[in-house]
Amino acid sequence: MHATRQVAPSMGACQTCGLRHRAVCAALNDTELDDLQRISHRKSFEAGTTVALEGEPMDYFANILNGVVKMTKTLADGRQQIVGLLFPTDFLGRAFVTEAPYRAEAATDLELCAFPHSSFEQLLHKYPQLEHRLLESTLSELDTAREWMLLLGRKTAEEKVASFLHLLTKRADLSAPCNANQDGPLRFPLPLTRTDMADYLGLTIETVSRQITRLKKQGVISLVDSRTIEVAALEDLEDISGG
Amino acid sequence: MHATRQVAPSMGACQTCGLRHRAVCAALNDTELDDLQRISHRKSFEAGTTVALEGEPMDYFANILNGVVKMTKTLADGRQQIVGLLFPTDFLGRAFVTEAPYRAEAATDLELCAFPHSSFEQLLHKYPQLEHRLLESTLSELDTAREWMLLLGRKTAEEKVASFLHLLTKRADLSAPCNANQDGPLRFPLPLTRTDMADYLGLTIETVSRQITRLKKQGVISLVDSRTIEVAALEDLEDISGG
DNA sequence: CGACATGTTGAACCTCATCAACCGACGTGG
DNA sequence: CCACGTCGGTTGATGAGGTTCAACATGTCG
Repeated sequence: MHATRQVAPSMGACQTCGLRHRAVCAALNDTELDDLQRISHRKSFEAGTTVALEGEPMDYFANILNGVVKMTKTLADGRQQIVGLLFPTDFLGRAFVTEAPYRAEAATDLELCAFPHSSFEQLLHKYPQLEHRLLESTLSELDTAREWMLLLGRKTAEEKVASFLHLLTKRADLSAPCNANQDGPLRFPLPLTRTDMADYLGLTIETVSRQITRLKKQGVISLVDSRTIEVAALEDLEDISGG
Repeated sequence: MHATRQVAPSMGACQTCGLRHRAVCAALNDTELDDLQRISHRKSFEAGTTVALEGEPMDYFANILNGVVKMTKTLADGRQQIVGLLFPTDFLGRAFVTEAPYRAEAATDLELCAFPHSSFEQLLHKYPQLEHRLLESTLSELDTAREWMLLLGRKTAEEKVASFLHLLTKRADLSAPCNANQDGPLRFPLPLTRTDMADYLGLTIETVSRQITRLKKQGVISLVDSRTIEVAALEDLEDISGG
């Protein structure tokens, strides 16, 4: 299940990394960054593979370099809920506990920059500015979680789907960097299957599918193929999402 | 609306405070604590009054001494969702941004130990261990938020209400300290109205009411009065809550 | 090719929202 | 003092939004 490859980073890789000033590493200066680089290693996962299991020890933290991670929780009878998505530059892992509070899965093919659990926590202790950065990112993760609680508790199916698509337009540049800054209607691949979308929005796949065709008929979006979306009317999408 | 009273704490109040080792202050030793005490002041709010408005600057942080705070988000058309509750020892406020991301209201009569926004952030900078503690508490807040996302997205009305009551049994000692360690069935006051419960669970008041009478008929709980609950079968409640 | 996974569409059903009536407690003012 | 309105809560009848079950389409892989 763990379809992982490990690659040692070349010297100075952190300095030239595209995430240098966008991920948690931004908290450290170039010399401090060496400490982080020394414990870092690349990891890859294929879409659909499991990165960490709920309730089991997770032995590393990671920056998302590429791809999308879904964090899911499950009830005893199998009902699932995705409780968060991680995009490039986001930080994966739960500090200060050994057992993951949720399952982490690669929603798409995935590249991580990983740090062993205990080594990273030592660095957190050594560099308060790193811990500060982690606090900042945790706080904004909490903000988005609460935004999503509003969606799950109070929005209609149509609003939910529109909200999700709208969220993607804001992060499309990150999840599919090849497509940024283009003219014309915004086009991007959906990082999630219908099943995943349903689990993220608290709906069933059928309802998700129906709402997508509904948005299509309204001319707000169109589908290049079932996994590639084109947003024709971003304004309308925003209105419908009701946020 | 802001029914607030301010009281200067007496010298050494922090050392003898019941929250000394349970709230964020636990991160500081007695001498460091003086720095915190110097900027702290008591605040009181009556049930139903507003502590902070969504999108408006919140000029202080606070420990909850007594009572329950609800954090709510609202859609344009008035639909509301409670995105979190704060009980005694919990920390109120969003560090590193000036504007509150949600509205904070006193669900019950409320006592706070408040710290001016900028002074407290200076202390966070001065004492990394304080920031560490705040990170720990933010992370566990995020854990509970995600637990709630599972509830909002995937649980039935009955499971939702049972989950909420079960949550209260776990925090009843905090919200109603007078009632801890007693024999017999666990009895405690509901800190929320039916409307608030509905907004917390993503339901309507009618559904909440019906599910409560349902649990009553099953013999899992009984109502002393509409705002005082007695849990007859904690095991059953846990089973029904499905978590 | 058949088997399987992913997605769409239709029909029937059900949970929960909506609308409405009612109750008791409380406060207020004639 | 009682009539009145208000607020929080309960209960009933009705209906809609989403789920469930089912069939079908499409694409992929052995």
